[in-house]
Amino acid sequence: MSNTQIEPSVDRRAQILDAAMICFAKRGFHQASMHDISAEAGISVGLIYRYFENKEDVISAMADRHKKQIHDLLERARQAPTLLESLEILFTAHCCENAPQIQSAFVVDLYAEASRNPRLANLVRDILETAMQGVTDLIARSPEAQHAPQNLTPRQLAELIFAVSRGMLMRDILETERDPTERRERQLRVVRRLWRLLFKPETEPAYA
Amino acid sequence: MSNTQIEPSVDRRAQILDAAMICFAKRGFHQASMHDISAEAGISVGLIYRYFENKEDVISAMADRHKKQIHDLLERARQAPTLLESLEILFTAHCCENAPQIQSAFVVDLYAEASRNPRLANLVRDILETAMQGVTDLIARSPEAQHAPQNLTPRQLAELIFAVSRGMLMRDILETERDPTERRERQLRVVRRLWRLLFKPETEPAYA
DNA sequence: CGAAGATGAATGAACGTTCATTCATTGTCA
DNA sequence: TGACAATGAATGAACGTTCATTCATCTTCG
Repeated sequence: MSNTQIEPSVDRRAQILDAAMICFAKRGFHQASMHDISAEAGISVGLIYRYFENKEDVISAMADRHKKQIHDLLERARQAPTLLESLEILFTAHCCENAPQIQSAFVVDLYAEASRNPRLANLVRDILETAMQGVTDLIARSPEAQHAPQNLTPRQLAELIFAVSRGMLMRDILETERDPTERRERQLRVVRRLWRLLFKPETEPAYA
Repeated sequence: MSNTQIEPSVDRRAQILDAAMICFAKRGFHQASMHDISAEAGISVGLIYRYFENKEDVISAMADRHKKQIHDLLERARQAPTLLESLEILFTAHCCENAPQIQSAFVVDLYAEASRNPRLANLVRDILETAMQGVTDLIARSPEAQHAPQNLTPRQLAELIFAVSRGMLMRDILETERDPTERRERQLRVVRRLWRLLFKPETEPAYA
């Protein structure tokens, strides 16, 4: 029963961050209390302060971890055989990764917080820039992208793709949709539509 | 100096909401205190409670007001002579309306809050649906939209446009850009690019 | 006068943070 | 080996602060 015996030194930081993620998604950064987090993690309040300086430190540690997750995601996207598949990976990550639909709420909270916290804003900007550059390269290398319409540069295409991705993420928040797979499907429909629009050389069927 | 003398019966509710908007954008819904708001409005704390039941009531009154503003915006967009101009109006509203760049932060906060408050989520969904329907109609009526690529329906086009719009709004938050007009320019470049992509019948110049 | 508008000190709950204390584990040494 | 010392992870009550909300009081004005 006790995981202390099985795992001699649980990764407390990760445990706390997992709990914090749940609490933050459920109540928001500033409404979730340290007591909520400690209860969710099944530890005492004081212990959190052994691993984190204060609440803000917990928040930025979560942002750091998010950065690493995005990095991994980008790596996975890079290894997909086609650009479309890369985009599918990037677009659907937040609705089926470890967490269910918690991610979306967290990311929007992160941006909201970034609008007031310059340190966090820098971090988020940094994450975004890395990811954007990654996708830009992905596009530049892709054979599919050679006939992009309107002479859009890879960078411009990436910007557009990210804008849509963020926009869909916000939309996701409003959906109290039952199934996670349903979210995923909706998300996929949008990526594919966008991909066709950006990279498929105008294959309009005959009628109208 | 005092506007109480100039205006015999100030619209207190509006005055409080204006102050709240500034405070919420500056500190967020839950970090902005009622004292902050009263100070910003130049009135006492207690007076707020004469016009609003509680803090949550202030927040949802702001959402209601936002709904009306979106309504007006849509009306203005409807009266533009071309679809492109309508879209330009819709895309740039949040960076040059009454408030400077406060709007973006407020809207992202609103979504973040909606992810936890079902009442607010319904309101935001409702606003979005109305606006979306308005733009869908705008597109359906527009002659420019007749040669949309990939047989996208007006609704699908509107969804895409709104996704990009929301995405740009989030991006706006990360920009500590100096000039409001600069924001506006960047925003306009994106709308136009999107418009060309969605509605301009592939006018690729000769080379490449 | 009296009703409505407006004030801000008072209240109590909730919060982030601290720290004296506990106690299972590990190390030491005869 | 077994008794004892040392460690530091973990606890949770307590502290000082902040906050939303209330209300007794004062002002304004017809």
